[in-house]
Amino acid sequence: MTKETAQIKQSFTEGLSHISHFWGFPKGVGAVFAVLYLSPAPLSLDELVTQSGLTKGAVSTNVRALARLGLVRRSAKLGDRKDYYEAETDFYKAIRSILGERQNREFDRAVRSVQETLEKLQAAKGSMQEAERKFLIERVQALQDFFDAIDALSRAVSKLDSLGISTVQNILKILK
Amino acid sequence: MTKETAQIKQSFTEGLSHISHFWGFPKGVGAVFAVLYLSPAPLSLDELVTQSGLTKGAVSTNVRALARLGLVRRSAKLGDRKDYYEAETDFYKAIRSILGERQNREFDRAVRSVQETLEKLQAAKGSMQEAERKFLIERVQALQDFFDAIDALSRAVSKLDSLGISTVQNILKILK
DNA sequence: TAGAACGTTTAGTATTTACTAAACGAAATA
DNA sequence: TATTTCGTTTAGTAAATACTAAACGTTCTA
Repeated sequence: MTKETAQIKQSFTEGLSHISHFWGFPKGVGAVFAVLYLSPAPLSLDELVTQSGLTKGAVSTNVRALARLGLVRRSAKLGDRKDYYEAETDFYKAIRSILGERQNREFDRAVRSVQETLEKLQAAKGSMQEAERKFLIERVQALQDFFDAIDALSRAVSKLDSLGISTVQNILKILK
Repeated sequence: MTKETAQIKQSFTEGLSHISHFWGFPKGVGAVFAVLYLSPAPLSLDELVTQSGLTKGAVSTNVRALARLGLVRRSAKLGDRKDYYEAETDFYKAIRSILGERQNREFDRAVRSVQETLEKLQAAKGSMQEAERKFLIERVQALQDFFDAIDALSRAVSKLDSLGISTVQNILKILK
């Protein structure tokens, strides 16, 4: 690998680290993905360590996060017990996977807390001023509705894909 | 305000703080928004300080962030030079504003770094192995295309709104 | 079955982030 | 023009986060 190639890869990696951080993931996640994305062949953990500049522990953590997000696939070489990883190149597939992942974890729990607030308000009949209660219920309900819509949208996007058509491009076609 | 009301507001605020943090914003941003969202009337900075439990400096910072994101509107009372703030209750409007904001700042810069990588690769004819160069160009170009599609989608969503119809609900109707 | 080759986990640390407290500057009022 | 009333900015700090280095458990090999 020439010096110039290395330099180009380096700056690309920094760019993706930055994007990763911007979207709320660790920078290392972006760095590891960048290395994999610019590799024609699957890489082992040790190769990732070398090329990313991170330590084994960090790479292990980050690459597992990427796999969970669907941005990276594990693969194996016959007669080699090392794990190999390669980048997912279908981004539409990846983004759906990310949405799904985000949806099902923290987000869901947080949304539930709004739901709980609503229930508490419903139950508070009598123990607070009726006008205020009505106002609060209205507002919290509106937020709840919004979250539900986001959720439905997310599901719809996933569904669209199962038809085998590229999601984003299709929405665009419709909106044109 | 009864003790129970305060308690309900409190737990709602904690929920939104959590959501805020989950989406990569400071928790204080969620807390301040929650207080405003549950208030029937616009609140001054000092009232926000009292009700959110944060200090003036923190509220000042967070409420300004919210205003930039379009989640909060500044308003004024006649004969009162205090700033007042109220929550945006049209979430579809707000989410578009957020998308726009995110698009135009860091994200844009990060995307530009991918663009630069591509240009460097184009210019590297001769100074690196041709097969490798071709592979790298292909991959980086694919990423670039993906970002462009995201950008186009975001623009399309904004455009849809300018027709005066509720964005998300419409996409859903189409996808059904 | 001893040793080597892996990936994961843990304890400690550095960095980043968002806060508080207080100083500050601008604008209104007296 | 002195004083009060605001919102913002700054310097310092506390908390959260993501890293390194090293220990560890497991699986394969000799």
